[in-house]
Amino acid sequence: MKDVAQHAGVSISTVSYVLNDSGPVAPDRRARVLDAVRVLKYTPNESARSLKRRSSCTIGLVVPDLANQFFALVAQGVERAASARDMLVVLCAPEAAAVAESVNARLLRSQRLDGVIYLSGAATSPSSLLELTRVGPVVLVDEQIHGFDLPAVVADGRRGAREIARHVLEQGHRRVAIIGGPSALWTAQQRLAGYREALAAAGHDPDEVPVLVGDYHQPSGFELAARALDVAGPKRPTALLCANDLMAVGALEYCKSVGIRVPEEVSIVGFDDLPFAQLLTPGLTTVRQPAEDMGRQAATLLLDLLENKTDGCDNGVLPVSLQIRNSVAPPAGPG
Amino acid sequence: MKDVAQHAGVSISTVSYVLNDSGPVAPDRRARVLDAVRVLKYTPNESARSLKRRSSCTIGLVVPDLANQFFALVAQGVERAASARDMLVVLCAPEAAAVAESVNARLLRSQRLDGVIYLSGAATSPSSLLELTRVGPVVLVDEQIHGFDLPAVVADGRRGAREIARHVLEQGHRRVAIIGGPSALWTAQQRLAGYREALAAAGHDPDEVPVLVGDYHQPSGFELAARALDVAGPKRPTALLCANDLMAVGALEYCKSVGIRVPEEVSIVGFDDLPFAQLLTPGLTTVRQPAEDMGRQAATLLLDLLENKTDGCDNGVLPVSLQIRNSVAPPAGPG
DNA sequence: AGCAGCTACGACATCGTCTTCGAAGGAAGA
DNA sequence: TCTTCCTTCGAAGACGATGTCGTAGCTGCT
Repeated sequence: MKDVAQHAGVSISTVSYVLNDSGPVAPDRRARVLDAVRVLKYTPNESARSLKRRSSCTIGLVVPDLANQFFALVAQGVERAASARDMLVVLCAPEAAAVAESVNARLLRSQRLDGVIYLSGAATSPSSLLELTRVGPVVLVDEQIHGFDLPAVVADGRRGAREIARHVLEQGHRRVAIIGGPSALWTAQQRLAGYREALAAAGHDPDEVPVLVGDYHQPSGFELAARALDVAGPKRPTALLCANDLMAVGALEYCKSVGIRVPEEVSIVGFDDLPFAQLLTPGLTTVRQPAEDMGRQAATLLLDLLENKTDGCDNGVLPVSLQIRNSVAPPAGPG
Repeated sequence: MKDVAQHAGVSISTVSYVLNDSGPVAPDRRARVLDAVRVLKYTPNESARSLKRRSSCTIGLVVPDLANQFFALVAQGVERAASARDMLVVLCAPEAAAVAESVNARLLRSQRLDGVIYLSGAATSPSSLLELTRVGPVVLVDEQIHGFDLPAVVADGRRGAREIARHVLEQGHRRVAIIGGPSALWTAQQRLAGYREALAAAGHDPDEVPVLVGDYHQPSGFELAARALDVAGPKRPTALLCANDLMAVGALEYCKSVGIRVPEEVSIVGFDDLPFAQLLTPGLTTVRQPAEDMGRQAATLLLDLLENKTDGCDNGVLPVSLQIRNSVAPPAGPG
């Protein structure tokens, strides 16, 4: 700013030089400038900077629902990684998914956002997402679009699902039901595939296992559990494979509400390992996803992308781990 | 942009006129301009706009810990209210509280942020916060600085604490212990005051009730519960008043780990009513704070402040409500 | 017909920073 | 001593949009 330049007795460009190390400047002058900056409490105007630099040092974080702790943790990871590299994170919570992408596209085009990290929620339309990826750098979290190799950080949901299903089957369950996520979501597809693999490996016919499609929210877990367990007698499932913890909780609540004992009468497992999963009674057996790490990695990937340090196509897959607690037990004797 | 102007055959300022309704323009020209905008997919550069307008249409949200669901919910409310008024929200998660305020002050000064919403966490220093309020509009959430009448939205924590303590005392408990929050925090002070009022009203001498100071996190609830319950025999407290749900969960875990039954042997209450409180076994009796509403109101207040619609000093206090569940019971018979 | 009043529009300066380019000053070599 | 080169700075012009101000053109009145 010119005030600083005046106060230090140098020209405006000299000030710019010392602030960005973009030109040689004699030590004494540099000191004078820095002094002036301190005295005047000068802070460069970032709007002007963005205008010139064509970058706002800001990334967008699209998160469907902060009330879901998984997303909150990812957000935390993103924020940490971003702020470590002097980037700002703006929250975008799409009301209707349809408008969200166009809004974000506008933000991207208007240079308020340098890039976007996208956590896909219930209603994600692949086409608008693809559209978004064309206007600027986007990294997906736990999502992938069939046929396109977009930058993304994903966890090994398929393996997690396979392992937890195997764990359940190893207890001897023969009649299981699946409470899946929205079928449009990649994670839901992966987990379903994992369940089926384990089922097949254990000698079941996967096509005979009922799959109820939920929306990853708690009430739908409640309702679908009701539906799945509504059959009386020997055909009632003895285990419920829920595609995330929220729905598992809903299922647990349903069982509690109608007096079905878990795990004695029905085993229930979830997915995500939200912090409260181990606080439940019984403790929820589930698959841990490294939520905060995923956020951190997504941010790192996006930032590298912005600096052209990578092409973003070396997608590693983050490991998940089975958390065995008390919501699974062998099925009751023949009955 | 000049391309649009050329394409529409009008001057640059005419384009600006139609985009902001800032001047009269003939219908046919307006149409031509809008057409050109559509054809060229023109999006105004927000950096330039901010530069000229001296406002970035962005507010900061300082949140200590997104993993705490209370904060996540507030954040969600803030985001909703902000985006409804076309404002962006940037996440700021201070690592060390000391640097956070200075960083935010810088952001505020550099016009990247028009204002900030501040959720105070464990380590908030009043002086640096005051400093922050001097550089730009700040609204506090569940926080207040003694002696200053800053814009804030707060819940009636004192009343909530009083009511829940009364509820516990009405069950007949005579020996209670308090697991409080960080004493520097306004909420912790308020809740403590509420507890004491109820204690006094019930004929206790508040000064004889042990107060253990925690940090609002789960492990500290665990440790302090251990400390509080370590006395054997008749002097052991029969009720624990925890200043938030996280610490209450810690206390619950401790009891479970050493085989103390809740609520038969010890009653435990929390504060906040996080979503999982009712999922616990036993269900946690606690005080509900309208987290998302608080966020929404804070954002609304800040935005009104920015538009000079209010001076921000008509602080309403949001109501809280007692949620009675199963973690409280009359104390066991004399023993 | 001429003038006042009004509308619609364009030229231009401005916001605060970055950056290119050219010039001035000093040092070194002939 | 003069030339040459290098270092260090300052002047000036973007970046993209906003808004003031002045002007051209039209209406309607005397």
